[in-house]
Amino acid sequence: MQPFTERVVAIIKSIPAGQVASYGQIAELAGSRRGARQVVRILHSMSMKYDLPWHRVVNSKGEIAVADEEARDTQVYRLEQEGVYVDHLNRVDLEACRFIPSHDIVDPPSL
DNA sequence: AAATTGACGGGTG
DNA sequence: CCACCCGCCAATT
Repeated sequence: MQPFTERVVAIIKSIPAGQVASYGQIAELAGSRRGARQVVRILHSMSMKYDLPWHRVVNSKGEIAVADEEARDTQVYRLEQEGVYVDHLNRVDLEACRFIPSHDIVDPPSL
């Protein structure tokens, strides 16, 4: 497995229940700012087999973007189970639920 | 080796 | 807020 893929998998696994990340955010955290589509590819091909919380990944608008209708329903259901509100257009509130990686601190507190 | 695929994203009007 | 366009990137065809 390619290092990028491994990082993506690790990052997705690190998203806590109740939080969501966008494809682009994951790509960026994995070191490829323009790699959103690779993240898509990776999920597309390995989400089921690798026991990933793929349902915590949405697009940059907060929309559930899964093509397959059944999988989409599953995603909505799982998010709601975790307390993430999904509106009637299958959108989550990214402002409220966005995944915030706990360690890598970008701007240290300015005391 | 070129074209296609894929659950994308940001800029613009 | 919405629609549209174009750049993005690698596995697969």
